[in-house]
This record gives sequence, structure tokens and C-alpha cells, in this order.
Amino acid sequence: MGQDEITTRDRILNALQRLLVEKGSSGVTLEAVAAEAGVSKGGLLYHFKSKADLYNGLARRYRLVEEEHIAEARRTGAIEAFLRVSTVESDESAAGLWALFTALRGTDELSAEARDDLLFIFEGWKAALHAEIADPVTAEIVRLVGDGLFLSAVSGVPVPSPETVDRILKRLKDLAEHR
Amino acid sequence: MGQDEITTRDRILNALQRLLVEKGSSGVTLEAVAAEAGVSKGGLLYHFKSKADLYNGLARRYRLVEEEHIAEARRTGAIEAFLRVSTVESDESAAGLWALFTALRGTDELSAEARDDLLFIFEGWKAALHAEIADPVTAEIVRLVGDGLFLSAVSGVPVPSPETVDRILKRLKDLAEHR
DNA sequence: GTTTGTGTACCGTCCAGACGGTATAGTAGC
DNA sequence: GCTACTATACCGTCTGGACGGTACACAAAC
Repeated sequence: MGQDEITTRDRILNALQRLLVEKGSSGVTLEAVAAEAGVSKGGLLYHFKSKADLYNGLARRYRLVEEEHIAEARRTGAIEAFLRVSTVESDESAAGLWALFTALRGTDELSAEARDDLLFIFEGWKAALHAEIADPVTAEIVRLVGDGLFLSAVSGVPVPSPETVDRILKRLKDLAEHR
Repeated sequence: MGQDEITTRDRILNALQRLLVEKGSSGVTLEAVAAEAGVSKGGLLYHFKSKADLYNGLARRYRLVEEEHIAEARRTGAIEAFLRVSTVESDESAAGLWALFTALRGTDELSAEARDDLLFIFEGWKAALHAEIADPVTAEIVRLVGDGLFLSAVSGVPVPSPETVDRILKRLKDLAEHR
């Protein structure tokens, strides 16, 4: 299998993500994921030996991707990167992350492993913000605004307009710099 | 049935809330809720004619309670009330609200009705904050910090210490007043 | 003032379907 | 001959929901 082709494994994880976003965790069955990925049920179970293993795989993939984001943000400016990332509306990946995050609690089909992978993402952003912003109270405010934006963007709660987000970003940058 | 006794209906909703918090939405089955409430399955279905109806009932109850909170907060000061409400860690009602909120999406067993009831709560707080804070950008920042706090408090993401919350509150009040 | 009827508040059982997971036999490509 | 699958059949379990029945309170009707 060539390295420029998408692996079946990734196709399966994409299918899981899509189903999670579109139908929610109750729509995720082994057969549905297999069908969505264009794979037989047996084929799916060849790659992921159980449903929990499937969720673990997706969580792990999110973590690896987000580690990259965070590392880059530490170079280019964490405040702006964080608020931009948190605002992504209608982004499939963000919606998937949220869907996985909410599916995670309340279901014991999610292992502590997956949970830790996802929490790591939040912790990683937190650490990056505190590294960049001297005052810890301001850093926490920025973090909470970002988490609030993420919650809004991805869960149907009213989301501020892009212009408002820009003004919020400017205000927070001011707070972080002088004073 | 005396008016000082708790109704069976409320006992059932309490049971649903408890199960939602402790086991998550996958732990919510008609039989489990009935058992938790000390009612037979048939009895449960007498009060709520389907699982969706059951969720609707809980969402509606949250909305009614929260309308009261918001109305009071408009009298006593929305900023502080909002951030305090959002910080409630290990509060059963808040945890239940969160559990319901996350169970809501991703399952079609939740009607638009229930969804609207919960979104109303977020909208209500938003309106109260904007009524109290002249500058809309500041008002949005306060709202997002609160939503971020709520997300943190209730979902396992790292939560700031109570002292930090106090300092955040003070900082936000300063922002809201002068300038 | 007891028979008759109506509504409310349940209980217990049953069932068709869906689900996770296992198993097995077979196939195409390297 | 091993890897990466497909296809199909099957099992045990659980679930939402439907259903029939029960107990009791209250009210007319006679």
C-alpha cells in the first residue's frame, strides 16, 4: 500500500468522525462505521479490535494533530492562534473533537486512555498560554475565553460575530501586554 | 396527593438526572430510570410516554429553574452571579445540566424542544450580561469566561483555583466599570 | 347508601429489533 | 505464505415500547 494513499485505518477513523458529528454517539455502531468507511465489519474489526479501541484511535489521532498545532502556536503567538482555533465554526475536525469529547463522558465505552488524550489537548493550550502571558490571571482569562468560544462555536450556543471576535482578541492582547 | 410531597414525576426526573451524571446517557434506559426512581417501567411510561418525552421533561425543568436564577441575577448583579453559577463544581444540578446538554446533541432522542429549552438558558445569561455591561465586547468576554468556566468545571478540564476565580472576577468587574 | 362508572396511578410481562462481538471460509496482492 | 481484507452467519444480551391488568379515589344515579 503506497504511502501517498490514505490508509484504511484512517478512512475508518474519518468515518467514525463523520458519524459522530452527523448522528452522534448513538449513531455509531460497528456496522454503521464499517459501511461509512466502505469496509466490511470484519475488516473494521481487523484494524480495531473493539469499539473502545476505535474511539481510542480517534482520540489519539486528535492528540497527535493538536500537539503540532500547539508547538507551532508557541512559535507564532499563542493568544491569536488559540482564539482562532477555538472559533472554527463548521470545521469538521473541530466538530468531531467536540463530538468525541462529549461522547467520552457518560459512556464507559471510552477508556481513560482516550480521555487522557483529549484532556492533554486542553492542558497543552493552557501551558502554551501561561508560557506566553506573564500575568497568570490574564492567561486564565484568555484560556477561558477560548474555551467559551469553543463551546459556543461547536455546540449551538450563540456565537459572537467575527468582528466581535476580532475586537475581543485585540482587547485580550492589550491586557496581556501592558499592565 | 399532598402538595408538600414530592411528586412521582419529580422523583423520576431526579432519577434521570442522577443516572445521567453517574453513568452518562448510555446508562439511561427506561428500566434503569424506573428502578432508580423506585417505580416500575410501566409507571414511568405513564408519566412520560417515551424516552424523548422524559428528556424533554428534564430540560423544561432546568429552564424554569434557570429563568428564576437569571431574573434574580438581573437584580443583584449579573457578572458575579454568572461567574459563580458557572464555577459550581460537583454541584449535582450543574453536572446534570451539562450531562443533559451533551446527551442532547448526537442523539436524536432529544427533540428540538429540549434543545431550545437548554439554549434558552445560555441566551438568557447572555442577555442579562449585555443589559448590565455597557460595552458589548466586555460583555462578550465575561460571557465567554463564564462559559469557559462552566466547561472546565463540569467536564474534567483543569479548573482554576477559587482564588484565581476571585481574581478573574475582580479583573472583569474592573473592565466592565471604568473604561 | 350502595351500585355503577370514570379517571388516575401505577405494575409486570412480552416482543421485535438492534447491537457488540465471534467465527469461519474465502480471496487478491505482494 | 503472509497481510489485508470480504462476506455471511450466528449468539447472547439489552432496549424501547406496547399492552393488559390492578388498585384506589371520587362521583353520580338510583
